[in-house]
Amino acid sequence: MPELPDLERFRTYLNATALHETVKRVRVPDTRVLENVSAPELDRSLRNREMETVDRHGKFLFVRCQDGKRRGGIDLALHFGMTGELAYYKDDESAPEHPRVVFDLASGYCLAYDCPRMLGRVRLVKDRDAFLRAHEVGPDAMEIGEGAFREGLGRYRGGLKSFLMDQSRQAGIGNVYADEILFHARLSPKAKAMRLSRAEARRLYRSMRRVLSLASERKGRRERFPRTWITPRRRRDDPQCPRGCGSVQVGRVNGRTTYWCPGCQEH
DNA sequence: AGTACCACCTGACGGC
DNA sequence: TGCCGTCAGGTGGTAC
Repeated sequence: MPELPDLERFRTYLNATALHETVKRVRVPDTRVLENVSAPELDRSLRNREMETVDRHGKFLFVRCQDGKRRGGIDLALHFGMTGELAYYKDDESAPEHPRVVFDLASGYCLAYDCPRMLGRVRLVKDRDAFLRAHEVGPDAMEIGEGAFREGLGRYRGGLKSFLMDQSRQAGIGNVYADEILFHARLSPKAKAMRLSRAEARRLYRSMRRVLSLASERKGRRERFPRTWITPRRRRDDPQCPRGCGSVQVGRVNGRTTYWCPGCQEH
């Protein structure tokens, strides 16, 4: 489930592979992932452009595509839904299984946007900030300051889990990392955001930063997460709290599968 | 301003 | 074997 740390992995990956390469052609094996552009338009817009820079904001990846002869660049905006990823390869036999958009590069390599469950989206964006505003995407979760974070919390009438996952407050946190952050902060997913003390709000902010940055370092690979984390307990029968206080609860909070330890996550 | 619920999607998995 | 239901999950729409 691509969340901020996974998006960081994709950013690093693209940086190390297709960056500075020129698009020769864009193929779209499945047009359903295209949002505001047709397949021919996408091809026409990106052909002969160089993938110049790649940035992440929340769960979006923006690839700046530039053409020396044409004025102005354009951003390719990738969202990975729940199962998307990138693949860079030369031979067709190493192609991924569900390529939905494939960028053929001048070097002979391909960059594929692979998205088995089709929940991701590919778009062209002229003005990144306007796009983020239009889609109500707030500051990136690794960029937002403690003050702004606490202010958002104080005004939010719902529970902590839905607050953390609300992309308009801070962008990048999904279902899995929301649980991990709350576990670290020792706060219940159902606790009311507005009711947190200053110290609790600070704890939540620090947990968010610690979890997201360590997870990004570990490339979002769950098998590399510390054993003290709750994420590796997901999808196990009878998951136990890493702090040794007994069974982890599995239930639904705001309609999402939620793992938490009632023993150490108060409220 | 939240929440609840559905739709979009497909692969994996359990039950029969 | 193979069919069916259910689940996973991010986003976005609608009703309340």
